[in-house]
Amino acid sequence: MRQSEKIASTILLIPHGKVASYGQIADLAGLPGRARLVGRVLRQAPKALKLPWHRVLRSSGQLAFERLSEQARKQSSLLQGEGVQVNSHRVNLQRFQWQPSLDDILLRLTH
DNA sequence: ACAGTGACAAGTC
DNA sequence: AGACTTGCCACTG
Repeated sequence: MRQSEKIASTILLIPHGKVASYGQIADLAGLPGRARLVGRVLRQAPKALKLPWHRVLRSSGQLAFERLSEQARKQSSLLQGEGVQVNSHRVNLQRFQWQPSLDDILLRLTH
């Protein structure tokens, strides 16, 4: 399995109403330290994969896109649409960060 | 071959 | 809080 596939399948596990950081996704995909690769995969991923790209944020909780950008507005809108509050370009990770369950981890090991 | 560029992150000051 | 540095490495010209 290629790196990009590991990353994509991990992103697909982020639950509705929760968010994850780039570094967190890289770690869960078994690629620690490769946060930038996550960003690249999201940029290049075919739309058909339907990745929940809006649920991936920076480790600070900030959106990765520039403030006021079209994409940032879209991302905020999608997040708020599923109950994730976005205050001035940022999400409170204490409340909304995905905490993978043991089942989520085991699922990855057996696939 | 090589240098610049990222949807990043952690450390330092 | 913010700016800057270093590590990361696939991709591009």
